[in-house]
Amino acid sequence: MSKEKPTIPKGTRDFGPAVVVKRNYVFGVIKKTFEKFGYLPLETPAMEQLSVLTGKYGEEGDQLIFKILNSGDFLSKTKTEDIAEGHKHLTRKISEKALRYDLTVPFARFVVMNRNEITFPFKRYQIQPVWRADRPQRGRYREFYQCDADVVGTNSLLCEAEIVQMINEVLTELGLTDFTIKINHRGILAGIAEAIGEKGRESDICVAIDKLDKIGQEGVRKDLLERGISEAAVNRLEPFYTLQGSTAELLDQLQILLGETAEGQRGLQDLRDVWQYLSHLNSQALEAQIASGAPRLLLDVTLARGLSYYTGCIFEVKVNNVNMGSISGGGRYDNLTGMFGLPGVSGVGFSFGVDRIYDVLDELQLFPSSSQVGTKVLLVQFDKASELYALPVLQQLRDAGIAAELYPEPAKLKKQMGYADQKNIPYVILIGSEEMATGKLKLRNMQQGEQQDLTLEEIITKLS
RNA sequence: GUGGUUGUAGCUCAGUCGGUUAGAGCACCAGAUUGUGAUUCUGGGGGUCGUGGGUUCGAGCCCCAUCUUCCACCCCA
Repeated sequence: MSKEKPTIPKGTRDFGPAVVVKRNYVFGVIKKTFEKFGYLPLETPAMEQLSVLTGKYGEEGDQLIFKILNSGDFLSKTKTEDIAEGHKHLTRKISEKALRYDLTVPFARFVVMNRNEITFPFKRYQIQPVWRADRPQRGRYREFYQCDADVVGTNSLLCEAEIVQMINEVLTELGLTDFTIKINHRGILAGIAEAIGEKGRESDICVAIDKLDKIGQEGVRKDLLERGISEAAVNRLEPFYTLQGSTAELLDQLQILLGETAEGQRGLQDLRDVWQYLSHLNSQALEAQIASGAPRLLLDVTLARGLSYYTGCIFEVKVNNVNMGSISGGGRYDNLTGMFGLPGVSGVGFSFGVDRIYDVLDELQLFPSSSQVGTKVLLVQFDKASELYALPVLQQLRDAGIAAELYPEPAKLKKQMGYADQKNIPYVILIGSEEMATGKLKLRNMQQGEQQDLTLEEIITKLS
């Protein structure tokens, strides 16, 4: 026997029964909505070939992939010179598999592998854990669940509009009201880069302006100049930070600023189409406002998002007044399947971060009591005779659909009642010699502390 | 990956300048009460002070390493 205390790896967690029950409630709401919008479930392995994952998330992302050491003699393919060539080179020699980093890339891989069996447009949802070798923080774990819904094989912006609808529906059903769905478009970002005379430098520009709300205009200015963006370009960029007005007004202003650029024009047209779809869908997201009066669905030209495969609309969802990163994000990717040899299949999707949503709901105390399922009634026994008497009663309660359990030994009443109390079981049935003689069982309401003598039929009626 | 922070009973936390046998509340167990939980009263168990080294006559406290937690970067769900 080892004497060391057992631990779990950094950034991972055990979930006790009470937590799992509440997490399942969140999963249930999400699943129901996905299915309502025509998405069907898919599952893929926890591990993928390392080559499938590398290069899809940018350089930063590659470093955050958990690699799996080859089995057996993992050094068999290496030579002493390989070590000298550095860890990147060595990794390819000793690791061929990795834990999935997100659900979108495995999905694209699945689509390519099953292209002949799939009918397009193909809509799937996927609820599985992913792993990232990040440094843990509040709301940031190394193992966490994503709930993805993606559709591939269509360019229609109806999909983008439906993503907004699904986000709005799920979060609303979970009891959240003060949240912002941010939307932007890679074309807008590219258009901005072109319009300020720094075409092709959009990744540097994105990284910088994404931090606008954190480090302010001066901080971004400094950052951009350090990245080698010309001062003239930075000066032309700054008007974009302060665009004001309704979404329609924003689009009009952007039209003037970006209309000449092909990419900007593409982005603006896409966004206009999305808004039009939402408008015809009578989307609540268009009407709802957050506390500050800003619209719930917010066109935010400073929203960037790092995942490198996005090419069209991009989304991010923030719950306001809670110290938590985004709880949902996604976007359109035109060439993900192309990386696996199937070009011309555009996809769009998004993901809910259940772990963060859980933390938010917990903090805001939004878990309804109905989400906490459990035993409805506990049968208390005194001796062998009462145990035998209780067994058919137990079965009849269960047959009636009532969650019931019999305390499995004739422990002291205090202990059995204490068990019911701790498990928050609302009713207890006492079966002693008196009850067995009369057939009237003692039903105790644990919340009110009242009890009455009832037949089993009366109890079933009362508890159903 | 960079810089910082945290760790003492099951939980939340005290613990003075480095000084005798490390405390409290809650929780737990037992009894008051042999057919009644949550409320009341009485008593009880529970600690290698995250782990491993070091300094010191002496370390929960100081130093180093490591693990963990949280925070700021980076990035993200």
